Amino acid sequence: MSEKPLPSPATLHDVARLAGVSYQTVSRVINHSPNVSSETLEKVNQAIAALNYRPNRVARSLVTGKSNAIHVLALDVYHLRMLPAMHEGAHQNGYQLRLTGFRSSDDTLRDLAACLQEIATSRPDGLLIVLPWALTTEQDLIDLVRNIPFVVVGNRLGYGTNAVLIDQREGTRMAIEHLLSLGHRKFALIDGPQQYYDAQIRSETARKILAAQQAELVASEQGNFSMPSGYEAAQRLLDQAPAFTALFCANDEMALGAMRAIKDKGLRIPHDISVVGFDDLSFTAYCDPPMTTVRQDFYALGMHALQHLFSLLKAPNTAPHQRLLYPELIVRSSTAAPGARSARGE
Amino acid sequence: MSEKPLPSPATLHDVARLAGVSYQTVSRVINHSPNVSSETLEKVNQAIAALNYRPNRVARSLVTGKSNAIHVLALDVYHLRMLPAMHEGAHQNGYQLRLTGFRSSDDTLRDLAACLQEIATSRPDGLLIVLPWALTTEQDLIDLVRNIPFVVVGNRLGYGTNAVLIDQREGTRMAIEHLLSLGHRKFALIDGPQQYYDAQIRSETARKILAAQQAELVASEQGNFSMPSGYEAAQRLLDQAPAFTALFCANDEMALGAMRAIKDKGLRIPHDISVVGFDDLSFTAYCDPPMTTVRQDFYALGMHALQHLFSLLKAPNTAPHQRLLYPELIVRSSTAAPGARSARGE
DNA sequence: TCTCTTTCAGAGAACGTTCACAATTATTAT
DNA sequence: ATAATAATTGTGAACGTTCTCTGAAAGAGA
Repeated sequence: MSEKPLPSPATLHDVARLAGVSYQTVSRVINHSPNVSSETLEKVNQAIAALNYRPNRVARSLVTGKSNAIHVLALDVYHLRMLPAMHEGAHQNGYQLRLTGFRSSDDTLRDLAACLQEIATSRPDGLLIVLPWALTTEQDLIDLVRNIPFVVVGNRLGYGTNAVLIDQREGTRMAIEHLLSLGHRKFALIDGPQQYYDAQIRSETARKILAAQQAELVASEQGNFSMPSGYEAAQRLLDQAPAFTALFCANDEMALGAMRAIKDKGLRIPHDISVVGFDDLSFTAYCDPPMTTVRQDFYALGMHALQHLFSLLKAPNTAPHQRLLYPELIVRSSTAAPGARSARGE
Repeated sequence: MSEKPLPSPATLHDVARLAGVSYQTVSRVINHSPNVSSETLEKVNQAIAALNYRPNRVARSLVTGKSNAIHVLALDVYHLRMLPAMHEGAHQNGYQLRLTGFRSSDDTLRDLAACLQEIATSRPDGLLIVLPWALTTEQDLIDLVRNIPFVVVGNRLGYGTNAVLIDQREGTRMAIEHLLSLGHRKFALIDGPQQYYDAQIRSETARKILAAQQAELVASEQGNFSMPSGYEAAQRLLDQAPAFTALFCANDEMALGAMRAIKDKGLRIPHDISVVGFDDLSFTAYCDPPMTTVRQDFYALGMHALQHLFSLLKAPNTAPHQRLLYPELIVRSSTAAPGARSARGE
């Protein structure tokens, strides 16, 4: 109330002067050192309260070499669905969260190096790397990130890096086998951009299973994970090869776009074509018809990434390992046996 | 190639030693001071390259008092749609982005104070506050954030704070007048949670306009901005008062939920009920029917927030002001004249 | 040649903390 | 009472920069 707006925040020395002790004693108090008498503790705490003192983290960082910050390097800041979990986990453990979106020009590796160097200048304690990219190699990353513990999220580069990911193969298998078990034999795919690790595995696995089960892959198109691209891909598919009954899309956005295209062509879902997406975004439960899709638990993914990173911080020399989470098939009304009546009641 | 992995990064002194100059000269080089001979410049740059030296930002911060970081304090990290713009803007100007999600227990104001103090310990250069909340007052915030320039995003607290926002009144007006102009006279509303600034204004404005135009507000329900809540709200609305032809929802998620509920009841959109959402999320163009909604340009909002903050950093004593952006009505197929045939071709 | 400027380089302090000691005081055992 | 020990407090240095000076060298004008 009566405090004047201080021109600059109070320091350890200000508190020490007011409490009549040395700055070191104040340092002990804020670091909860056991060896401080209850009497001085009281005095110092009063002085801290009176001056509204808070330790300056950057000064502390300089001497300890720790910043109490986790840096997230992500390819796409907008679609960073594990951000809430990462934020939650970091703050629960007293860490701050910093964020950099990676932008590449022509030379990806050089840009990545520059980006990581830039990040390193502010000395984060750990790094979460969300580059769902098939391009970078394990050795590149290990070379670039020399001194900072890091965990790769949603990408498997090799067995020498710590990583957390959701089993894409398994998710794809569940989706395709669901369609096969309904009796579908004629498939179409809308693939995602093949630079992406996830997209690549989904495409690859789907093809492998279809071949193994002697089901027919009538046609495939590639989109860029967006709804418009899914719409257009489905249009091309329907124009060129209308003979399929099952459509597997590499993500929910493209699946929604595809559903729109199918309906615009006057075809019914799932009567004429069954559609499966990937991710279980919230709209999938409410679109028309509600979409069968593969749920990825991004919250768990983010949380595990942080747990993994923290265990690395505590024991830096543990052998690198990977944590694999499993997706879940969510069956809704966009899939049915080929030619079945619209299954609103299913 | 032949470099050994250094245990700790090179410092100014390492570079100085290698180049045979004083550390101060190296400092001058990295700060592009004009007074350094081209000869020493060359030497120093070579040493920098050889050691792969990068200045330590935390040491620099300590002495300059600047951290080159912008901190974003947001109520909801997950729904932070202006994050990409903020990230983009910050990095373009050489700033790092830090992120804190605000979590409140019982005493909001105390929690906010603690949160801001915590943020202040790492000395960000500027603060972006995204608390779309009707609870906090201008004076609270000014008291709490003493030394850090800040811009409030998506909330108008008073004329003494710098803020950037999208005109919610105008957006609501466009939506309601659109429905009125189609001939609707019987309205229902699904309001958002009234602690939210946006939700409050949307509710208030809609009621005001309906009253002014002598249209009938048949019923209203409140949701929490989620799809399930929109679904349930619409169910209640339909059970208790089925006599409305126009439904205005405080956001797209609830509108999508409501559309599902309406269709589940066997009613047609827009033939029986026209639905309008708010935000123009990407799925609105692809759901069934494509949704009429009010577009908010979150990218522009985020960018303006940063521009505003930067102008504050450059000229700290400029008088506080607000920047107001305007939304846009996107008419799709979920609205039509009451009783009109389904307007797929519209 | 001598002074006066200008250009360049270096020395010392400072930023606000923590760390490794040393110094003091209180407590206990003999 | 007295040494031995434990508990508490204080001092000086360090972290890696930038800032403010001061000093040296080089160039220009007399």
